[in-house]
Amino acid sequence: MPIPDAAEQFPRKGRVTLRDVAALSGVHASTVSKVLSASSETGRIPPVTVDRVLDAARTLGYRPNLLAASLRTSRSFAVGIIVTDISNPTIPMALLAIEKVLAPLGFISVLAHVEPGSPSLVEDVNRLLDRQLDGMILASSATPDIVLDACARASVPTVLMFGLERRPGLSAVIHDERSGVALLADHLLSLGHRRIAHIAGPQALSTGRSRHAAFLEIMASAGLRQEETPVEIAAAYTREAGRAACVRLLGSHRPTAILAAHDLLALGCLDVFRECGVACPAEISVTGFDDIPNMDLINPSLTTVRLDFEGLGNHAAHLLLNAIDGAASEGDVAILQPRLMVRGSTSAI
Amino acid sequence: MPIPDAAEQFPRKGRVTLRDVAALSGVHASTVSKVLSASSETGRIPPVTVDRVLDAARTLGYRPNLLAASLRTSRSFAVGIIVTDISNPTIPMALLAIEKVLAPLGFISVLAHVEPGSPSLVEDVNRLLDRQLDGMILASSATPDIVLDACARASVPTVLMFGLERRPGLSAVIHDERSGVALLADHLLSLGHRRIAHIAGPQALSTGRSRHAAFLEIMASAGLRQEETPVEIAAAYTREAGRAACVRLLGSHRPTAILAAHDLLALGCLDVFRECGVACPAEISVTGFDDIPNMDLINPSLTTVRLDFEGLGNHAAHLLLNAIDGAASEGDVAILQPRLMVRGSTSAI
DNA sequence: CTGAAAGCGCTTACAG
DNA sequence: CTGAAAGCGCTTACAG
Repeated sequence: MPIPDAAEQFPRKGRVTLRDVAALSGVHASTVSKVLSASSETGRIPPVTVDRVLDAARTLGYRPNLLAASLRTSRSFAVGIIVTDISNPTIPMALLAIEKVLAPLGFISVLAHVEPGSPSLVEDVNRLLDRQLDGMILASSATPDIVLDACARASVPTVLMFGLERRPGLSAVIHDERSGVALLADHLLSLGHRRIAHIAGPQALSTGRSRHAAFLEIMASAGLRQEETPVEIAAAYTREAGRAACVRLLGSHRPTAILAAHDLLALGCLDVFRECGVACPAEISVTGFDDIPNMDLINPSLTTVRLDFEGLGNHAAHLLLNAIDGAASEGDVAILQPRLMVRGSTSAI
Repeated sequence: MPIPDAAEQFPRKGRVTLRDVAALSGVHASTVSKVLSASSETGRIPPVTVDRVLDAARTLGYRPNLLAASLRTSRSFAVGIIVTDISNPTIPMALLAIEKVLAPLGFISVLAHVEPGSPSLVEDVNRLLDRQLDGMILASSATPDIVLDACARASVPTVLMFGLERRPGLSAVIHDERSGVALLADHLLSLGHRRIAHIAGPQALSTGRSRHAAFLEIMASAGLRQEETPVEIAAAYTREAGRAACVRLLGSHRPTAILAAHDLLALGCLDVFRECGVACPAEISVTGFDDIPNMDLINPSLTTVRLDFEGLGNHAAHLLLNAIDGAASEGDVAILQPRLMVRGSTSAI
């Protein structure tokens, strides 16, 4: 006489599984799966069965184990987002935009901070990839090649934000940095400035490099000499680093305008002006970059260039989805245009 | 004659698994597992074997599938972080602090935005929990009970930020909101103000409620009458909502000071003052709450109360770890003290 | 010290 | 239309 399989009748250990639902509804686990997961077979199951299964699932309070499903299907519906500087207030806007696109499709966002210079960088990224992410968004302007290599090795669809690294299959979304610098430079030149300094961002950041390069090129083609257009490099996109760079700059030069590579660097300049009694914009004009929130309220209000971070995140998410579907052409590049915001920190010479 | 199992010798489909490493190193997969995962048995394996396995893993470029490991061990090393308002610049600081604690321990942060009023709220949270998260941090001051219920049902260790809901096993970390309001109120009272208005935050937010309640209580105990201490409720912690609330307030009252429930609400007040030609602080003083970055630079610079968001995230992460280990007493509460920042937007009457 | 087996909870061809 | 089996890639008692 066979021993009745009574144990099968009740959920063990408190966890309700597919089998428990199957047992209660009197069908096989595979049938339950077909009902519950929206597969191609879902349609072919008669309403009676569907109802029985649904009822059982409800009474048991069944919740699927998505880890198990992912293991089976090799689809995790998880994307990794790598950032370095979340304290920069523009990053959260981009993150939010990314999630607005991805979340309704069932994707979760795994946020990972990385120190670009960290010795464990590659291992950190690999640990992340070990979780079988469906895609990766590199939302850092300090993404070293070794990170791109790691993503490529894992053959995970990847989108690069802020930087434009040309690689087969790598999509990228960036602001037109050159055009942003040009907008500001033209504004200052049209106000009559001829001694224009640049406080550059860290050259380890792609935005730092491209804004710097654009500055040099535009000033040269405007016919200004190098002595008229000194450059000081800031250690980070922070107010403090901007302050330090400005102090160094004013130690040896007397520009009539400073084109800073970031709003926070410009704020650092304003700190110096205040401490040293320099009138802004009367004596020195200053411009920012990014247009972080509330810069219209400071004194003087900050002339800057507005970047569309929401658009950036939005595009990145869509490019990633394309890459994941394998549908559209990978290696797409989206370039967003900045917009000049003229405020109080600049004036005619 | 048995067919030789040649297929076992080579990685199939490009994915390198434990078995591939086992095949190459000439040991069983279980041995490979013992070597590679830092288990209790790792120590008992002779160096020769360890080396062979490690070599094989390296030459094959083996990476473990963490999904599979999680399924087996019921530990995902993933924590969910639920936020509503990442555009509020204080949230990212807390997120960063959380990750600084959790990431070195191998945990990833799954970031999920939720709309508190969304009809799909519970389902969204459940979908997240379906991923077998090891813990949950509710970093939103608008966490409805149904979310707490969902976490409790899934019996996942949970930490509540910003709010203080007393539940068995629920840890919480908050700022001392009452003390923050008291700091500001005392400051205004000591400057001689007697007609002090409050622009409250949304009452759906726990911070909105507690600051509001503290305001009423403190004003009453200072002996001020209700007509002297009007309250206007803002629709959100945004500059726009602050502007609107301020307009409504000034339509019927003439306070000498406004205690706003958030810096951004105070900024909205400044907008109104500018538009209406009200001199601040000469005619009306205004105070903020939170001390978002760069508020010393605006004109007038903002008197406010500084909250320690880094500490908040740090504590939340540690409380969560305790709850996950099941070690320490769950249901702990950490309360952080705010700090008054006196600046230019307040003056004697 | 190492191997063989079982199983985490799903899904998916494949039969019937 | 439904069931039985196999398997995703790991880990963990359990033998030997």
